[in-house]
Amino acid sequence: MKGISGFYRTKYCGDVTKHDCGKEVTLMGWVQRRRDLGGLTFIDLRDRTGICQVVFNPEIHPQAHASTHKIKAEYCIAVEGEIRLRPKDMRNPGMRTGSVELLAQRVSILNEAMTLPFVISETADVSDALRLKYRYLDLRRPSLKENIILRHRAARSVRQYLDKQGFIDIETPILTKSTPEGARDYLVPSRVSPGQFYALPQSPQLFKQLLMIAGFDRYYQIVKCFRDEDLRADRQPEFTQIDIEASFLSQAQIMDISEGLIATMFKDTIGVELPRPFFKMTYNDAIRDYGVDNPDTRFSMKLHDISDLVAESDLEVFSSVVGRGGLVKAINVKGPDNLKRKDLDSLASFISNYGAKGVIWARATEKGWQGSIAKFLTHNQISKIEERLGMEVGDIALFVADKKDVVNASLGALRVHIANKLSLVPKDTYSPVWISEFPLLEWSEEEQRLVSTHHPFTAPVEEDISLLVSAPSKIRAQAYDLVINGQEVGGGSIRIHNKSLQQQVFKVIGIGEEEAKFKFGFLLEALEYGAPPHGGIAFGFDRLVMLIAKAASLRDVIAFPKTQKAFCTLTQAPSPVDETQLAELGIKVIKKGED
RNA sequence: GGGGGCGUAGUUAAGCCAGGUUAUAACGCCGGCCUGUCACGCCGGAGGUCGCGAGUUCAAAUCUCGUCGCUCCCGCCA
Repeated sequence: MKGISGFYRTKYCGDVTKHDCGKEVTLMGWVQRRRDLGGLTFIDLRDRTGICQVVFNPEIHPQAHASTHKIKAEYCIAVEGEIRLRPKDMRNPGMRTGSVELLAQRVSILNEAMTLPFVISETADVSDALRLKYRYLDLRRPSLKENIILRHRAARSVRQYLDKQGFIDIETPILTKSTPEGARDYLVPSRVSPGQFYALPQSPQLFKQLLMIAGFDRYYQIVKCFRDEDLRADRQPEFTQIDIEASFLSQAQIMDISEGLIATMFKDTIGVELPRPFFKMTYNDAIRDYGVDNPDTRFSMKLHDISDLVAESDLEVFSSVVGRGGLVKAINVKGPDNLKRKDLDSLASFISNYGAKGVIWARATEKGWQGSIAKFLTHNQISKIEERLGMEVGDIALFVADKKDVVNASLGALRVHIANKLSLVPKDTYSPVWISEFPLLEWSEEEQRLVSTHHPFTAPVEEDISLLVSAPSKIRAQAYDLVINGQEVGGGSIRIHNKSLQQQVFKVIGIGEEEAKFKFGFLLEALEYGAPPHGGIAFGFDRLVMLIAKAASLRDVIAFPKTQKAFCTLTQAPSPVDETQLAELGIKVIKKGED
């Protein structure tokens, strides 16, 4: 077989060890750095595995040495030579291959490189826009490259585990039907049927249920999903799910298999043993203690409801809120030495994001409470609040009084904000927790109707089914989320496998018989052909990788991510298309301001 | 849809609050010297639509308005 320019790669740069000393090897890679000492020249050669130092000595191999004068950073080269131990004092303990080097005999420049728009370095702080435009260069950076390789290992672990558990990998369509519930769809126009549209799947939800009815029993897929909603650091318009569905299993059994999956993945990729079984918490308890349904349980600082203690107090801001049916809740910040008066004042603007009007603070001192509210509360009230919050001298209590949802959202966010600010969040710990017993339905102010919290195929808790008519908003769902370190990483439910129950649920959320038939007729019909009891779960694969990679953004674990405007800086997508393409599809573009 | 942050040589930043001569530094780049470097060192040099557009002013990187891009958050995301 012919090699590249007469060179045959025999080893990766990062794999060179002292056991290779004396061996002839050929490395191929990129020039990380050239150090020209006039006579001796060193080149750090990098490939996907790591870096190996190559030394060029003009007295031993003059021709190879001469060619280094043309070689610059990020040139792609091949080097043949002998691995040898470095002289004793010249070893670099900070480098994996630092005890050896390649003495170059023969070199070939496989390709030159222009001067790069930025240096390939972990320390160089380059703007995201530039990084994304030259993503293929940024991916040469070891840490980003490692994230992508870690992602591969995570996917491999998932596949191995699910295969062992008897799950079958089945592909589902990408061109599918728009669903009315949930996120905005990405639409794909049909040329064959002008004026008609496919939608890209928000998840393979309906197909995996049909696979259960088909009898596949245990299905999984690592699959792309699409949602046309605004982006966040932990949200991309296209993202990857580990999608799972199984028949004849209870909620507890599905949760158990899921725990095994996640624990195995953490073990296989980063060697972390997650304690099993995972903690479990109901939705109501999560909201009560943490204000949110994705609590970060790595630290405490729980929310405490003190409405009953201040309802009758002289403090108008508290008593009036309780009088109107609102809540007063508080967190206790333990001995916050580095929380200054200025920091406390800045909390108000943080909390205003969540609709709260303000946050009130009080510091416990030897002589009683410090802070504006102290004079409005009796000794008895103060000591009761201190008792409930577990306050000691030096602690600061933060209070928010408002409508229930506002209090929970704002104080819940404040809890995390403060913990980060005061470094109360333990590093290198993973704290998984299941959240269950979500409400099946919730009131949508925007649509003025009840909507599904999860999705409309979620089964109610059995003893709550009778509430469908009398008090639908009180029904608990057989739905569950997995939260790790405050990140929702997965969620699922037991599905309705009975047509009449499904129809009742549609009715309650205002989907009429005609509409249901038009949109989900195939599923309703399928449920009548011996559909087995089934349920499943979907994990946000990108978010899981983000957690194990300790990445700050999803962009750091996706090879080619989009910007916050859902724009692909590399390909410049989305972009306009030819008039002829539009004509074929029967589409006319209305420019902004023309309509 | 709303709120915050950022935008100055190839890159990262300083200068902006308080307008005023040639916009400063580091890294990178180019040239020279250097045989044990590993962020090599030393000497010299080039490099700028201060995101874009308008306005205020004798004078704008600096002040005002608009706009574009990146980013964080709220809404939204079953």
